[in-house]
Amino acid sequence: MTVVTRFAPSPTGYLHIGGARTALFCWLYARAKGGKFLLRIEDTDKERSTQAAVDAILDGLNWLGLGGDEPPVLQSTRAVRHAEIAHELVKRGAAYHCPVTAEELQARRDEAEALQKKKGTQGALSDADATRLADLLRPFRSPWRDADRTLPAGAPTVVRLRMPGAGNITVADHVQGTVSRAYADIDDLILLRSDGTPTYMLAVVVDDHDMGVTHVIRGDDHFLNTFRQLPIYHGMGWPQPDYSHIPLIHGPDGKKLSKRHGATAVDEYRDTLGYLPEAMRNYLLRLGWSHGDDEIISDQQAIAWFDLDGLNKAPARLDFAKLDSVNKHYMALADDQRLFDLWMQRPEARGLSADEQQRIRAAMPHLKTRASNLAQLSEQARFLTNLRPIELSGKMADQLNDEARARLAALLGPLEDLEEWSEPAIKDRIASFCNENGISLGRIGPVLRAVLTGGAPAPDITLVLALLGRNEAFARLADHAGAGA
RNA sequence: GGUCCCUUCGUCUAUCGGUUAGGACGUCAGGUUUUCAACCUGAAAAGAGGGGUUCGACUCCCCUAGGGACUGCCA
Repeated sequence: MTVVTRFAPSPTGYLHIGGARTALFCWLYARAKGGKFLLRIEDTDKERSTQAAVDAILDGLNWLGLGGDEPPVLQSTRAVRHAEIAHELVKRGAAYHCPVTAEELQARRDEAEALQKKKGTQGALSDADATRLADLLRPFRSPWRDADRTLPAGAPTVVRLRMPGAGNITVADHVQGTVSRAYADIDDLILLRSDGTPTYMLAVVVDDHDMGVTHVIRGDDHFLNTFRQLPIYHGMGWPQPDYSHIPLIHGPDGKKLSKRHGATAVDEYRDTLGYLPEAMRNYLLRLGWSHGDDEIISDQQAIAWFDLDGLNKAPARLDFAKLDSVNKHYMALADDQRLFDLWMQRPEARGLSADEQQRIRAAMPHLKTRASNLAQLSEQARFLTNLRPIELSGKMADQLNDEARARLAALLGPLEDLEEWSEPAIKDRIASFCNENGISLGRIGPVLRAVLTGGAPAPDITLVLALLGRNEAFARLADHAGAGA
């Protein structure tokens, strides 16, 4: 049997980091089993679905390298098929028409809420109220589920699934284990709305079946939905897929991940924070899954090692510090030109001169090992772009006394004589300068650093000189050397 | 409220009845030293609580506490 997995987001927002992880697991499992990974856009809610969201989600997936093996299926295009199945289920007795209106249902919920509130303020409810509340809170059973009732003529109806009256239903989930629920605890969910459009519960099942999905890997928030969807498979006599419900991602405080925790949308990780897709894959994979003590796991290894049974059940918290460290690893490995191109797309790169860009491009081998992400790379590159005259903050200015200025002036000559402006040559020249003057590098290094960088993060001082280039380096030195003495 | 799930260092996790409970990130200390969010070395740091079962429990069972999911003519 060929494994077929799918990722099925609803296009009501951007690709969520949790969704990205789900997609990664689906993708990995398909790859691991030599199967197919499909995409489906669940846009049955026309009110909330937007094309912008579809584009953003696909864009995010592609960035992560998690594109589908076939063009995405738009769920909205399949409404006729969904309705066909709903009616077939009615014909088979697994579903029924129900004329109870949305307003009546809402009234029930309102009443329940009011009683709950009453209980909260009063402490206890009268017997009658308590009984009423218990009834309202029970899974919905329409009076029309019994076959002998005739529908009121002309009234609009929804199609509801007829949950079996007794017994249990069991799901053998790869992650959650084998779990049973009583049918009595599951409502007669709506399959077809009164306007004839399908609901999510129906659409997923029909589409998964029609797309040949063998393994449903989705967020834990759908686990209980499985018990509601399985009876549809049973009603149609379809083989049910293999389920894996993966735990959700929580914020650093252990609460459900939300905007207040920082980035939730994948494009923020790419554009604002500046992470690499391979690092995201590695980090996300390790969130809830492990392979012994391995931390850095390549795609190839991941595909070879990944297994649904190794997934943890508990929700994992997002840890940006760890993501940084994983990303740092991949940055150091990344191609210089690629990093430069990525960095050039950032807002900090805008408006830089060709000289500055060239300097940064040339410095990339040194910059990339010092940054955890592209945003930090900008910080590390700042010393290359600072426009003269460099302002010296308090601590830096303290370095620059008369003696230091004089020494800088004295160093200017020997540096000027250099035929080749390279790091080894500069290092050599400064060393001999120190020698001749009987001072240690410690006497001149901090001063050089101050006037060359203004205190911005920067690598080895001779490397700084080399990376700045002869002209810029001299200009910065001359700004402070001797003058004012 | 009901149903279901979860609980090992601060965080991600290893352990699948017998270990000095391991690793990584972070933290702290020291080192290198010309700055640093760079690098090197080292340290501190965990089985939620209470009952069982067992020769022996982080591992199996029960209870409690805490956390989460679902409970829509949303997905």
